[in-house]
This record gives sequence, C-alpha cells and structure tokens, in this order.
Amino acid sequence: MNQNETRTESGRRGRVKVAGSGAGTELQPAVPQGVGSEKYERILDAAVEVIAEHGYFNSPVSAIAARAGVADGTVYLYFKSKDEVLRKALDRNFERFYVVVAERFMTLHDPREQLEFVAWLHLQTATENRGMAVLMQTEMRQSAKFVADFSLEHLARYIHLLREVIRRGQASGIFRSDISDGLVAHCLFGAIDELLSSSIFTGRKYEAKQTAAQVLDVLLHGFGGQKK
Amino acid sequence: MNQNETRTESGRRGRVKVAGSGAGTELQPAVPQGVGSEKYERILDAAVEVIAEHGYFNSPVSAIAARAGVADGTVYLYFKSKDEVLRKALDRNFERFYVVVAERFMTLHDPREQLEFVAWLHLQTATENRGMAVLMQTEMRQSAKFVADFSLEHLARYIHLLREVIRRGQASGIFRSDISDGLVAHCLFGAIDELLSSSIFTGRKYEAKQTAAQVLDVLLHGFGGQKK
DNA sequence: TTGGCAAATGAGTGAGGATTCATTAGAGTG
DNA sequence: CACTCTAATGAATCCTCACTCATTTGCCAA
Repeated sequence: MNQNETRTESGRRGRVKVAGSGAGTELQPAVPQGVGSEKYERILDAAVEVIAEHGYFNSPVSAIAARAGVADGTVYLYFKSKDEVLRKALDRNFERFYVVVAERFMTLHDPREQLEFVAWLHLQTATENRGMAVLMQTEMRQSAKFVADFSLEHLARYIHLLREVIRRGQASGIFRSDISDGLVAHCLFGAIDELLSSSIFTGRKYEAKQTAAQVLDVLLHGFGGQKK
Repeated sequence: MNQNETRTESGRRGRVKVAGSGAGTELQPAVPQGVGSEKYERILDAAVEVIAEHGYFNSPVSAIAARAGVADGTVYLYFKSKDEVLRKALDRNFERFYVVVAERFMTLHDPREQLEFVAWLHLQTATENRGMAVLMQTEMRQSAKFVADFSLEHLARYIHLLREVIRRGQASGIFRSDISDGLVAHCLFGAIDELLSSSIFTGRKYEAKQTAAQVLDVLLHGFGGQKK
C-alpha cells in the first residue's frame, strides 16, 4: 500500500512530486521492472553492504549506486528516497525471517523448542548475512523518526511472536505463570540481541545452535543454584 | 550568486590549532575554563537534549549551541569536534554510573543483590535522564567507527563488571558453574537493555525496582516449570 | 531503416552544515 | 584611560550530498 505519503524527506524540503510527464498518464511506474527485478535486488544488497560498513549517514547514495553497478539516478527509479532503500532492505529481511519461522512452526509445536528455534534462527541468520546483521544492530536503532516508527513495528511483531509462544507454554503449565509473558519475551529477545551485538562489535564468533541452547537453558532453569 | 571558480586549493584544513597570538605559551588551553566549567557542562546537557530529540546526524552544531545559549564557535572552544561532544557526554554518564556502583558495592556484597542493584541502577538512571537514555539506546549503537570503538569500551567495561560479580557467585556456589559467566552477563545486560529500549521507544513506563527484581527472578530461577 | 518507448544515465542544482577566524566584549591591571 | 589578554561571537567558507531531469541507450516492431 504505497501511497505518496507526505513524509519530510531527510533534510530535503518537501517538494511536490511530478505526477507523470504526460498530463494524461496517471501513475507512472515507480519501479520499472517491479519489486523483484534484478536491479531492485542488487540495489538493496549494495545498500546493505555499504551502509553496514559506513553507517547510513556516511553512505552517499552514489556509493550505494556504485556498489550496485548502476547510476545514481537509477536508484531513484526503484526507490522514492534514500531512506526508503534502508527500510525496504530491512523489510525484506524480516519477511524472510517470518516465512521460515512460520514454516518450521507447522511441525514444531513444543513451546520450549519453538523458542529455541527462534533464538537459533535469529543467530543463524545473522551469521549468514553479516551486513544485514550490522544494520539490525545499528541503523535500526536510530532515533530518527524515519527509522524509529518503522523499526518499532518490526520489533513489536517479533516480541508478539515470542509472547504468543510463551503464553501457550504458560497455559499448558510448562512455563511459570507468575511472570508476565511480555517480560520474558523481552528478556529472551534482549539476551539474543545482545549476544549478537557483542559478537558483531567484537568480531568474536559463536556457534548458533549451542548458544541458542544455552540461552534457553538459562532462561528456563535459571543460573541461580544447582543445575537441575 | 555563486560563481565558484575551481579554487579547490584549500581542503579541509588540518586541525592544527594556532598556538596563540603572543609567543610564549606553548599549549593554549583547549578548554577555556577547564572541563568542569559551567559552559562546558551546559553544552553537554544541550547536546544530550538536542541529539536525543533529533539524532546525531540531524542535529546541527548550531542547534546544540543555541540550546546551550552560546555561539556556534564557542562549542569549538570546548570541544574539538561535534563528535567529541557526543563522546564526552556519554563518558560523563558512564563515569557517574560507575561511581555510584562502586560506592554501593562497598557495603553490598551478596552477588545476587549486587546484580539486582546494577540492574536497578541501570533502569533508574535511565528514568531520571531520559535524554541520555535515548542516546545510549540509539546513537551509541551507531556503526560509524568513531562511536563504535568508543562504545565498545564502555560496554565492555559494563560486561566486565557483571562478569566479576557472577564469577564470585559461582565461586561461592550460589550460581551455577556449568554456564559461562560471559553468557550470563550478556543475558542480563541484554535483558535490561531491551526492556529499556522498549520502554523508550514505546513510551511505556516501568517501575525500576520491580522490573529489576523480576528480571533477576527470571535469570536466577528460570521461567520454566513451577515457581520454587 | 526508422520511430517509439521504457530504462538508464550522470552532470547539475541547491540546500545544509561543520568548522574557521577576524572581530568584539569584558575583565583586570597600572 | 591605555593596554593586554582571554573568552566569546557569528558571518563566511567551502565541501558534501540527496535528488532532478535533459539526454542517451537499447530494444522491438513495422
């Protein structure tokens, strides 16, 4: 549902977009070949790489275009603005993530295992696409409105997913019910997220499977007292 | 208007400062009145407010100066560059935090209580200074190298603090020893950090004391199975 | 070959903003 | 008052982009 939203472009004065060159034509195709076209994807990939390396505000569109092997102007045939590129890149990633989760949940029903799977997938995905992982740990936290609202949406969805699993676990008696599902969800997400950040910033590797299992161990059984 | 002839002779001048008009003084004081001077502090406070509101890259130095009630140039009498302002602001905050922790630890020795105290202080501090909290959750995660290295240092110190406490708990047998202290430290930090982020982004409040206690409850006893 | 059209190009435009520095204000001091 | 030194000022400099658009390229059909 992309309408021409009146959003203040970053730093640019709002300018009425030309509504097509010919007076008669209605909406000119914002995206020449459609969202899935090869160039569209190339630009997103390039943006992820470049921005991960230098940060959003230190990544000129020209650098992204160059990395993608297209002209500067071409970026604007596929995206309305620089920040739309960032948003779409993050969108794409989240979408993929949820698709995998939904698939796996069709045959994996135990809440404990579901949580562990999500934790694992989160870590694993980041391992496989370091650039995107950097974006998620950095640019997505920007306070700038253009990321903030949108990030919130994605994060809220993630948390929501976890809460549902946790609530089912509570309902079936395998999780404590005297603790809010929201709190637990945030603890789990926060723990994974922090492990990831730390790994990205320090460059230290981890083993996704094992790390996910350990985090779940801590959260499920606690680290106080003897091991059960 | 501007007929810019190609006079690209003078690039960005290096930041070699003029050594004062009169000979004699070797080192001119980079900071007129010293670090603790009133204006120095005012500029830091202003920077925190402005940057928290608009983000680092959307906060012109002129806006920070205006908020502090000084001229643009004055900022450069106290700080070498815009990013030094940000760094010093974060530094100041961490310093205060560690001072309080060190003080409290002098009379609080139980590892469990120490962890809970740190968690509480972390949340509490953020409540009292929302602007700074926003900076910590956003600008500090920037990938730009200038923040990254520096942030890493601060975060590493925080994690280090937690690990020491945890190790002591393990040594005295009140914490499980089959889980790495690093992992637990990251889980704890991550959980608190995420709760904070979430609160800041959604605007939902929390009660520091209670939240810290709950997080520790989860981490110490786990949320799997019945409550002990 | 020519005409038409979509896609792509990349130099140009214009705004923004970090930093500088010549100048002014102020506070002592004799 | 005259002189000096420091702190503070803010207009000016000068560079960096985000985004535009006139032009070119490439393709296909007639």
